[in-house]
Amino acid sequence: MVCVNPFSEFYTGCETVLKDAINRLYPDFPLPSILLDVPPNLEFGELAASVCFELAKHAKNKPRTIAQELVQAMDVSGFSLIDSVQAAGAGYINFRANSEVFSSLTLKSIKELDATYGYVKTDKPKKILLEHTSVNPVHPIHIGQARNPMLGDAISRILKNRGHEVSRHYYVDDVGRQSAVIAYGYTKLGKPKPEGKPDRFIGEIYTVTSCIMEVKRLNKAVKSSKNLEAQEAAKLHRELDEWVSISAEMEQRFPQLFNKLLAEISKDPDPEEQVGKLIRAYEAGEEAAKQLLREVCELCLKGFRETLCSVEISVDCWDWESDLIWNGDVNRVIEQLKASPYVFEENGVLEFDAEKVADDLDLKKKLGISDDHELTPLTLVRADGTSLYTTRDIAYHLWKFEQAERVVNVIGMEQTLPQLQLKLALSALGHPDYIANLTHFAYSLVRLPGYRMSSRRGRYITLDEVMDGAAQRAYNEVSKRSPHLSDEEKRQISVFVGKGAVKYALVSVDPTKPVVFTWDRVLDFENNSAPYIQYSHARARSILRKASREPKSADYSLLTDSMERELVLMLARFPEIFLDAAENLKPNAIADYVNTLADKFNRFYTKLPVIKAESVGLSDARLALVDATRIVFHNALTLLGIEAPERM
RNA sequence: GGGUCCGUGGCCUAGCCAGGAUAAGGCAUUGGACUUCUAAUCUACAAAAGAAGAAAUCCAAUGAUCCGGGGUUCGAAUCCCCGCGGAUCCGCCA
Repeated sequence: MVCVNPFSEFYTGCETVLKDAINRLYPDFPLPSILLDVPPNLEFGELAASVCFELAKHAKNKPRTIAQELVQAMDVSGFSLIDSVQAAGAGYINFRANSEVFSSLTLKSIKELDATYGYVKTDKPKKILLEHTSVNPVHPIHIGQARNPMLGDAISRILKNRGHEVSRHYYVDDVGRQSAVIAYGYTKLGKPKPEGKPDRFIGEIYTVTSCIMEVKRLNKAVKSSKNLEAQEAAKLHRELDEWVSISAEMEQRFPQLFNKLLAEISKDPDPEEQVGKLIRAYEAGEEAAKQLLREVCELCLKGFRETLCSVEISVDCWDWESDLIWNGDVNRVIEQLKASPYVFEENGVLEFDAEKVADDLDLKKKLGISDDHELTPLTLVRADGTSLYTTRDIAYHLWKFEQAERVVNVIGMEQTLPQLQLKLALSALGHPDYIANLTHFAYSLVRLPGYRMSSRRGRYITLDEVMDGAAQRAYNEVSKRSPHLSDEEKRQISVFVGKGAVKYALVSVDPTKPVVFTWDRVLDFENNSAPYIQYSHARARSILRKASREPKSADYSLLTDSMERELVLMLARFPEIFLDAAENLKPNAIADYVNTLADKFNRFYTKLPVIKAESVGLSDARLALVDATRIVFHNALTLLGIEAPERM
């Protein structure tokens, strides 16, 4: 017999028995939705109920007495998975699984389902559009943002294995000042061929160009600041000071690039105007601007593709923001919104009244906002007639919902408000149902100790640097721990170890928690890290290799040691963990689970001999246990995009 | 000023949505499990002590006002209220 979710099988059995007993003894008692929990300790069995404390109030009796009564009234004879039920503590009811039946069901199911074990399929498969990464193409992906692709990729793997059809989208934000600044600097340099990685090259041009322009702008502002108030003038001076010092730093870091750009830009009477012109020309779809801007963005994206490829993350579709302007989508959205009662004009600017929409359609509760919180209006169109980022995002999301039933956006937490305004705008356009189907998967950006990464200031550690560092560090570790391996083998191992370590470090922490980047955090090779889990998997593999036989005469009734029972329980619970991770988008739950599994497995491994067990029946049963563990390691790591190695 | 998120041993994290038994892991610190060597005629064995070395492993010790204060409850890290600290947003930026 094969069971997709062995733990749930056991759970439902216990639940049925318990419900039946309660219904008979206390027919008026309203049952809580969750009756059973995994107790803190295996001594208390595999499942426990604390419902008797509730019942005590209802029945005006001691919880312990009620527990005893209920246990008396229960009939478990029809449930082979349940070994025994006991009243315990002050009034708990503990269910113990029948080792033999439970182990055999779990291990056989895993063996049978193999690479699909745990991936419980949904009965409502959906088309899901997942947007992730979407780093602006103006500098390399830095470690501050690196949580995004890792989380996005894990979510996509999880949802796919849940049975959904997922397409992964990258929103290329090419409209606006940043890309124009690069294009401007790039032209001034004479459109050189990039040396080294192209995104790095673009990042340098961006930082240096914008820095030079900023100093020039502030200089001008200071000169004409005589009739400003003292406070304002002092603020300008402070800003100028900061940018002058950044500029000195840039000159030192990139002397050639800096001096060439400085010389060229200085010839220009009004660089700001040039950049402004470029922005307008690009939005208008003028051929020359189009070619130039796309060329610059493509260069950067080429670098991104390399980076993403190096961590084995791929994207199905690259959506350009500019396309939404050129094909008229953005204008259509503006017209539609204008026709709604939620848009007003103020000083020549078109504003969207988020507050009114929320009130009229009664959406505040639905969005989790308190009634007295007043929402700020959103500017849709500038006085000069150009659109803003969120306006274009509305058009983008209308398009997204033509492609898919559900949309998930992996976007930083700081964009909570625009994401909310977006939902309101979609409702105003007649799609209140999109609110439930649009998920903003928010995460905190990774910070450096003491300050935030800033691309304008050139202050960031790139993901590439971190990956290189990880591979190097992994190589050193491998050499230290396994000096007998050939250099080729060491390199091979250090590649997947390095990648795994970084991915795990970024995915394993609750995404809403702020994380401060330190090399130690990311390059952890001790317990509670991907290498530890990978090693555990390799260890399981190695036992199976040494045994080199099929466990045909396994006697599951012999798996009675608490180590074994805990391990079986862990394995049986994987589908449940997967479901939670998939339904609530919690990739970190998988990371946490697989680490705990490694703990239990290693404890089992050192304590109990597998190949040299006392009897063949026991040895085979343990072998089956090791094999099942190996499969679950593999399946869990796969969800996180981490390789499960044969040996290391 | 207002909104949102976060606050768990010295450090990092899980648990919080759906309240339940002793707050669970990791790092760091301390000790232990392993191997090798060590006095003289040789060989074998055992023990103790000392020294050196190894480990993507395990065991143990140590260590917590679950940010503070109230409240709800038989029971609060978890729910509610009031504070405190940190992050972030409140642009005709993206």
